[in-house]
Amino acid sequence: MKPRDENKINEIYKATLNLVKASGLAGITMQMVAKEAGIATGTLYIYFKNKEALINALFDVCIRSSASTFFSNYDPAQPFKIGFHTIWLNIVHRRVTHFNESIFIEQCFHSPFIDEESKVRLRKIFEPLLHLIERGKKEHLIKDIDTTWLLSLMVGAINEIAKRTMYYHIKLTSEILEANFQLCWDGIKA
Amino acid sequence: MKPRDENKINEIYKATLNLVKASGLAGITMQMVAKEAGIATGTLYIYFKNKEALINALFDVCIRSSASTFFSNYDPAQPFKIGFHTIWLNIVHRRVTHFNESIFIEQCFHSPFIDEESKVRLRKIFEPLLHLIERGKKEHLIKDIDTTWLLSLMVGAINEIAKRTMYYHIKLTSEILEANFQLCWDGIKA
Amino acid sequence: MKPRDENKINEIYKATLNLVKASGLAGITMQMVAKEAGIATGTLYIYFKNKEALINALFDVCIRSSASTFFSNYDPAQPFKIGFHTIWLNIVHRRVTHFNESIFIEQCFHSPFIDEESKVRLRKIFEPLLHLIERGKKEHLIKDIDTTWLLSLMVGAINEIAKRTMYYHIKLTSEILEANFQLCWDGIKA
Amino acid sequence: MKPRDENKINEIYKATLNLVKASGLAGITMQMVAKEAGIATGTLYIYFKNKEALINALFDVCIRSSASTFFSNYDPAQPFKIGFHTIWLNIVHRRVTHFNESIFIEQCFHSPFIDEESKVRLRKIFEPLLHLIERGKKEHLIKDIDTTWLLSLMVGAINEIAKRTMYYHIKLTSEILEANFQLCWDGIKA
DNA sequence: TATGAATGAGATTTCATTCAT
DNA sequence: CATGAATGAAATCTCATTCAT
Repeated sequence: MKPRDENKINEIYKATLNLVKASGLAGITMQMVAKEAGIATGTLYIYFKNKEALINALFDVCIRSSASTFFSNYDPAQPFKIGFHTIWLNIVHRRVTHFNESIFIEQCFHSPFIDEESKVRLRKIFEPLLHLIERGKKEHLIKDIDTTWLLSLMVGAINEIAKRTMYYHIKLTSEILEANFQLCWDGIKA
Repeated sequence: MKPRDENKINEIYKATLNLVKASGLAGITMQMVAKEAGIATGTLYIYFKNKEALINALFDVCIRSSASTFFSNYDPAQPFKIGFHTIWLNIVHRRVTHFNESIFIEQCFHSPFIDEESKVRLRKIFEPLLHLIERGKKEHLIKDIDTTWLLSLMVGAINEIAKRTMYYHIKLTSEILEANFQLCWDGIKA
Repeated sequence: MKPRDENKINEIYKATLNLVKASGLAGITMQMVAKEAGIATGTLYIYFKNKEALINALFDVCIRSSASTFFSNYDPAQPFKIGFHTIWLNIVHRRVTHFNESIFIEQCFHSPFIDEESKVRLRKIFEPLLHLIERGKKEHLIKDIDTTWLLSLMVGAINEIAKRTMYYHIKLTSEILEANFQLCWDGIKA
Repeated sequence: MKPRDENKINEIYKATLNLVKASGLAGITMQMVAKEAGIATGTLYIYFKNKEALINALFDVCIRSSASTFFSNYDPAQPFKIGFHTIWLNIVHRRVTHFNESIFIEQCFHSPFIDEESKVRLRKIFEPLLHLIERGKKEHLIKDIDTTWLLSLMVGAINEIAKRTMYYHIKLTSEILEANFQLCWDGIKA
């Protein structure tokens, strides 16, 4: 008996992300995914019931692993700005090193595959950041406006930074990173 | 192959945008577009050579009409901040009132339909803004860092503002708008 | 506009019946049906949502048209034996002239396509015959045993007569028919 | 390619018959058969070259074991009616206790799996009954019409009796059996 | 020009069969 | 022998495009 290769699932995920980056959700077929993953088309269906299941499972994995990196090294006990800086850097780093994933999530958000529930789950992963921002407001370190707009500035800018970094093949030095963080910080600080 | 009935073409565009918002580029078929536009499938092909041509033409139209609104009421002769504020507001307004269009452009960017040339054209529409920002840097009004990052903050935040506004059905009052502008301005100002 | 060809549905039905007779429900594919009907595979799906829908619709049609012929020229006002003879002949005639149909119904009965409801509907078409037999029992013309067994003899024998007629290419003369009716009649008569 | 484990082969046969009864020849897959038989898919191919071989082998087994039961306790030396009654009962009994088998044979008869030769073999198993009926005709005990029609009445009715018994979950008492035999006998007797 | 039925290539999915363990 | 994952050919089904009306 050949044991069910758990690693194969990762190959499939990787293949899907690559292909979606290259030509969007609209541009992938199960054959392409299989070929890119180095397996037969039928094998795909051993691991995923159908295309929708594959996309959904991958979406879930992306959310989960994103979430875990966003808050790595983040300690709520630290001063606000330290924590905020850590998370800011983590998200930028994730977006850039997993650019595929970012594109995939963005594409999924307007697709026939992802249900409302998954979208809600995506929003939930930012909750610790939300709490941190609330704290920052309480400590009068950042502006007292609705958190959603503070997040808009932060997350929106990060997404755009990642895109430009990737599209224009920019090397993100720590100077650039810090300059960008400064932009964000100056925007939100009280 | 592209006759007069300009009105019908607009119906087709509108239908496409609606459907792409609802289920993404991956989720639309020519039949769906025709039905949504209230015409027969065959009629679609009187106005557009094929699906790719429709998507590309619409992409072009979106870019063009976006561009025209982005800089309406903008007068390069005015003081920097006035001009910047005008454009900022214009873009936010466009993104929110033409949310469909934003989603469509975003989806197209990673799709098998849009060629490199069109992507370049999309970037070009921001050129007047680019020049303005360069001017702002010269006038020492805004930070002296690479323009791309200043744009990241502005454009990224605006995109996110629009999404949150639409997803959470927020009514954008002028207070909210000004607060958001302030965030952006504080971020980029020298 | 090309109007939806109602006749095409009949071609599809005919093709399906022919193929099922030749190689059973297990032996048909949608491609085969399309080819036999002289249309493209995709066209099949204009008229029927999927394979199951085609089989079910055809099953229904078979039941309905069978039922209508079984009782043609049957007048409940006539003497029992006349009526019984009419129906007997009608069923034999139908089974032989529409042998495809008989095979199809038989195959469908044990298939993944037909639901319980349709099976019940099939049984219902014999109801007028059931009533006639009840009457025969009341008139003491036929044996007073459960109607189901009287029907078994009649219907079972007819099915077998049709099969043998078709398999052995027998020409059913009126002598043969009457001899067979006599067998049945002698069996059930009081 | 057909080793000893006779017991496993029987499990496979049993599984196939059960599944065919439940959803017809059109509804079974090798995976389903394996699962139902409690073995792995690959194991199926140790015992049978392929699907066709399995179906054919089972068809053969069904024919053989049917044949052996049809004439058990039948002694050609006995009076005609005794012999006929014995065989009639045997067939009814077999059809009811091995209903799966009956369905399977019926389904196979119109399928891409069974060749003409096997069909002939199926017909051959009734030969002793055929001879008995010829004898009955010579002894002027039954009607002098073509044997095929006398068989039609007998076999057709039996098939139908079995179906109704199984579909309606009827308990076949000896009264019911004898009543049914009487129907058949009255039909064919001279 | 407008229609929508028809087409058939191609996408999704299934499944008989093979094969590595 | 036994397993069940892997395969890929073939089945089901979809959809961009054409065409008869």
